[in-house]
Amino acid sequence: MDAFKQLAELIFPEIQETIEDLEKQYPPRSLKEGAQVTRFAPSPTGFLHTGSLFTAMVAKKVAKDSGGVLFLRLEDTDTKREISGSGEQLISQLAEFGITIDEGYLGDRDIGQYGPYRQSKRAYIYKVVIKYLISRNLAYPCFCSNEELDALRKTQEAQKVVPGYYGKYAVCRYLSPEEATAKIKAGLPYVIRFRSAGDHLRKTLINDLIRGDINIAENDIDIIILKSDGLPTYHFAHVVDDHFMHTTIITRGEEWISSLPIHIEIFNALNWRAPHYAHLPLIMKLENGNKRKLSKRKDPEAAVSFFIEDGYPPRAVMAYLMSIANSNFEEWTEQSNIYDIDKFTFNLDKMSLDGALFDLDKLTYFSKEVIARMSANRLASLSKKWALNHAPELLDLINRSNDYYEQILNIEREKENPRKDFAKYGDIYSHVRFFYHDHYLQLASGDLPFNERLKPETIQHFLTAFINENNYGLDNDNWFSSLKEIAAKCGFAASNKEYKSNPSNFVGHVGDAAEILRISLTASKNSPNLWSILQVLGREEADKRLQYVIEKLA
RNA sequence: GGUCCUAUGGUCAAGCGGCUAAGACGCAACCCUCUCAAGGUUGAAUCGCGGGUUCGAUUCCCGCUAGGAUCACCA
Repeated sequence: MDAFKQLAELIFPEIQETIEDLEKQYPPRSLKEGAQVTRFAPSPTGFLHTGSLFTAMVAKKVAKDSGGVLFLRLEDTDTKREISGSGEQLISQLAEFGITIDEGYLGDRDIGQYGPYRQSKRAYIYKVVIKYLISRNLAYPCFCSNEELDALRKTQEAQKVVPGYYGKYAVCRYLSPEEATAKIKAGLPYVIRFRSAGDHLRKTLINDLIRGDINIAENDIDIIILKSDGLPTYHFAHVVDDHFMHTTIITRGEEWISSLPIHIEIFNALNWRAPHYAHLPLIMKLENGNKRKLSKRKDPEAAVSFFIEDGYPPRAVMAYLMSIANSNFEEWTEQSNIYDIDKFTFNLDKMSLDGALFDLDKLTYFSKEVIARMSANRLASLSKKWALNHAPELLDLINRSNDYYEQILNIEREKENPRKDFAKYGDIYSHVRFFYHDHYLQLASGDLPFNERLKPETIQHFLTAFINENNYGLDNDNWFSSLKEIAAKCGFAASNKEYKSNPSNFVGHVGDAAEILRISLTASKNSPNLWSILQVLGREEADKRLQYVIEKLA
């Protein structure tokens, strides 16, 4: 046995399997021609990030549209940053946005033939590959301490050379197998590094599905592939996993482009065919006039929980994200009149190459459209579900009567151009609470915003007349005509024009009368049309309110 | 700083050698109107700069500039 094999044996005595064994265990997938295998590979380090949702959406569309599969792999090799429970949370948040996974880590279990799907459970697989690399002198143990590495970086910076563990600076790569063996036997801690054969002066062309050919220098850094805790680093784990899991297209953020040479080099060293890569543009945020990557720490909208908490319908969020991914999506929604991304044909070629600024106005627009198109019944049930966890004050109102709540939501809804009051479920409460008597009293307890031009007696007089003469049986148009008549009897001009031509003849105009009614009924100057409100409130409640105002003004 | 990516209105963008340079969001005005939310009409606003190539460049090439990403025993 040669020295490298002995070294490999010394380091991994427990590993008996070979790469060939693994190949047999994870045979190629049988999928139809053109079907793509993609993956979503988050780290369990917190809430789902908006950028991750974007990436997941693209991965899903690429897989689904081609009749392939999307699987989820949990990249939990960084035990220090791991937040327990966040893996499950990721899955459930993904599901809220309509991204369901058909293979891989599903929170409480794994599904699929290519697992385990948690990297922490794949240690033996990585070790099989690393054992092979060491035995071929393609990887080696490194005994440098953090202090030594820091010192190296400092001298490199001082000398203005490219920092990193490479070439002559990679001292442990020159250790003979015997020297390494001796250090290991002496109990020195170590990591395993990949022995790079690259030259950073040599450029290679790498094809990216979105960007085309990218011209990058080869990697020459001896990166760490196995940390001292026995788990691999991302670069290595990704290569091994996507090989054995037979991923065909890797969709990930563009921040990975710079480490692409590393990944390609590892694939090549193992004689494996690299998958295709699609590096997605990042979602950005404007701060002080500069764009920057959306940051989970600084930007509330960076975590998808923001949308969930405020009550943006998931469909609207996905529609917005899709409009960033494929700009023709917007055009498609106008024709199809739906905002369902599952029915849209996504195209990687149409991706923009530049990072898009997150635009809350645009999300608001999509969200209003989506909510306006829901039936009152659906909106009622979705918003109730949301209120259950996020808005106790709204839930209280809904629970008094689902029917009543639904009636309110139905105002000016079933028509060609429905109202668009709500961009999110969180907007509902303030728009509907005046419909509830106790809330109305609260709202009306202060000064009512009547036009100062109108005398209190005029208001009382009109309200009294209205109570006596209003006809609840009329339809909207006829009702308003009758309102005009009532107003006219009380000295209001029938039209604004008429009023303007001779103001001293009138106490006000119909608009004023309508405003009196509106304020008295809703405690606000703005509301949906009066007739609808009266229909929902009913005569008894309406009269109570008007009476309340009459007395209040007395 | 090295390397890579990117560059059309405030934002998202269409455009792929010849166009009055689409469209959407936002903004403004007007119309409609019982207010609001809508809806309708109109409008302001864009090819980063400098060189080439070409009869002709937003479009192709080269510089520059700007912005972004990345340079960990993090992913």
